[in-house]
Amino acid sequence: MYMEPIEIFKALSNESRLQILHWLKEPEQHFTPHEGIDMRNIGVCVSQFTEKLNMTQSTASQYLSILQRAGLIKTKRIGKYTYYTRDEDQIREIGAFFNNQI
Amino acid sequence: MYMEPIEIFKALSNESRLQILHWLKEPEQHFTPHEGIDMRNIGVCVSQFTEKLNMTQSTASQYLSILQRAGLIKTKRIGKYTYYTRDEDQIREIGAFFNNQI
DNA sequence: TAATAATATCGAGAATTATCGATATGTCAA
DNA sequence: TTGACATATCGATAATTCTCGATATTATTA
Repeated sequence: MYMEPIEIFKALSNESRLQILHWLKEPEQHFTPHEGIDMRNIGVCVSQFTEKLNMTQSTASQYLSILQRAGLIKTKRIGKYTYYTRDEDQIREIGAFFNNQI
Repeated sequence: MYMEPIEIFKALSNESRLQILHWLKEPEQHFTPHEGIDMRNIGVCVSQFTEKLNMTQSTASQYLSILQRAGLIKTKRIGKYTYYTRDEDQIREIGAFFNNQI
């Protein structure tokens, strides 16, 4: 499994991005779901993050990209929405990597 | 235990600093000990890192500072030398923090 | 006490990151 | 096909980080 520790740590070195990961642990506590979307499985879309982050859509999108490239979140496009969820497998791997390698 | 996740992740977002942490896992494999110094317990001094990093003394000293402020390493001054070791307790805590909070 | 060695700190320029507004791209619905 | 959204990307500026050389500080020793 590919893993770029520095890219991962950089992705985690930002309050807003940590916030995103945190919100995604219990999305129903922080967001109102789209009709018929199970946020646990499908995720949360960019505009929902944009609103909650209180930053521009551009920034939200870029932060999500950074988290995704680092392997921390996964993306699924449905219609005009792009949903993001945590990649729990990968996050577990990173935890293991930290415990073994750092 | 007091912990500043962002500061920690920033400290880890640099190849040389990860290298330092790695070398300190098995210091005797990477450094020649000073007389009477048990590197496992006492540590490795700034000039030893400087040489191995192939960077200036200034940079090495600052990197060690960053790691220390993040809580990843501990310092002990003996005479004119400053020795650094991993703070294994704290590193374990950070691993646990990652697994529980991220 | 002076000279020397090890380390820490300061100030600066280059490189990277944060964040924005503007615009391009993709998708649905009329 | 056009209009309206949702998202992604581009270009720019401000802020932060990297890294250095120079210098200050601390400790040892002649």
